Amino acid sequence: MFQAHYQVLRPLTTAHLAQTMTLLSLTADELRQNIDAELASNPALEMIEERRCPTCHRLLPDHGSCPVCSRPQSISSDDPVVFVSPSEDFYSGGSIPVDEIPEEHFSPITEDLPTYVLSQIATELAQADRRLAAYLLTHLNEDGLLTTTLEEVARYYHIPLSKVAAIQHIIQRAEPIGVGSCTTQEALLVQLDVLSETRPIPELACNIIRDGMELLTHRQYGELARLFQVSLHQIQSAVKFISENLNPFPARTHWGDVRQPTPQASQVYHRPDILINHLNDDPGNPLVVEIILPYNGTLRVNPLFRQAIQQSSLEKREDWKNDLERASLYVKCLQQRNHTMQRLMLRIVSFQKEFILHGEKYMKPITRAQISQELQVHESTISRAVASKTVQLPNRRIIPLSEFFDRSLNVRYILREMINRETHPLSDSELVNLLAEKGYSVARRTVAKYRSMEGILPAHLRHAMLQPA
DNA sequence: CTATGGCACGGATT
DNA sequence: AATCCGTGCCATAG
Repeated sequence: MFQAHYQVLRPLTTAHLAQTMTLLSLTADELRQNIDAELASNPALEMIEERRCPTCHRLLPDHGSCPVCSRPQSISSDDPVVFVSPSEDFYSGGSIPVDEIPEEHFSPITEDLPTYVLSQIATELAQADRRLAAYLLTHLNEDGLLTTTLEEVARYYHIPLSKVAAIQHIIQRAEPIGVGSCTTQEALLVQLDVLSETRPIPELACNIIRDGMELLTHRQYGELARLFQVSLHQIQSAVKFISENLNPFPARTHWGDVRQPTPQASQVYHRPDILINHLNDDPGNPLVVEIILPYNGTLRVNPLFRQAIQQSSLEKREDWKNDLERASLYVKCLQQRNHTMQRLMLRIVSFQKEFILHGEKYMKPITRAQISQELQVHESTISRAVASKTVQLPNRRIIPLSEFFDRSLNVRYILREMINRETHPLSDSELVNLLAEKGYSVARRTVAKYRSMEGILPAHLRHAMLQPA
């Protein structure tokens, strides 16, 4: 019995280790696919029926009662509760018409955006056109812009350019609006066009994008004013309109708070792998961390299969024993994965609690290496576990798990604060001094980098933005 | 002369 | 082994 327990915690074979590693690095979505595949190919595995909590309707883990509802109040409110939740619910919304998409243009594991867009426009398109749309959508870069040209596509499929353009037109009008454009300029114009259907738009904004794009991207507002024969102030309000209502990179979305268009605004993620909430959404309650396990029920080795081996013919027996081995290994690996994720999240959440509750300002720097030491696992284990996973915070924001290891986030936040409050444009070196007073030691060059990361103009250009009122 | 952005190096991360 | 990030050095703009 000691042996059995030990195996869960420590991989004994290299196969076990390798597979656990693989599982660890999968997102919830990918994990589901992996499990489905294993389930289909191995008759010794079975999924036993789901058990739901009568109160909150969550799916229950293998044994015992609901980890959320039955949480004893006696538990210290400082301890976050971490558990693995087989919660299919969260995933029920996003079913994708997979069978309608030609195999060769569809990679369900890696791409979320293409299928998202395609599912919106599928009904508008004839069967033959879907193939074309899918092709276009698989040639998007991370910003949602086309990485190929319409001419190339037309040549590739031997169809008229106008046909391709028509498909692109439809794609561009799906969410996120402007997706599938060839350039940022085109994306902005499409957004402007769509916007104009519902409300008036300043004509100047339109003209700036159409004829002054070059100047706009370099933020040369003075030049723009001269070009269009209007005042600097008019340009500024048009720019304000553009940055508040339009997004040159359709695939990037920024969240509600009023901020400059950040060059690398956070991506939007549809489905997190981990949920962090307050128990019953009451901020007084301890934090509850759910690690999403997107299958319905509990995976185990089928006991009937084990019996059946006894009565099977000799030549089959070898194969079946093999299946059995694989099945039990798989279950073990899955447990191993969940165990590691659980310990990891417990550590992260208790360490970064202030950040989770009160925002970026309270992010504490931590490295993966540190955590790997505390948890007594190899650092690559942590790397894999952290990479490509996303977390939903109590405020409903969804961020990559790796953000918990971003040592510059708090400094960047302070930097934003200082610049927002400034009465006189502060130069980068002045900012360095101010940060040093607050106990953050960063190099001047680094401040400049952070500034551009946050999409904040250099001091001499900020001057004009300050008093347009 | 000052403020800033580009390039490259070293250490951490993957 | 490859890549990312913070930083120092240098060229350029104002």
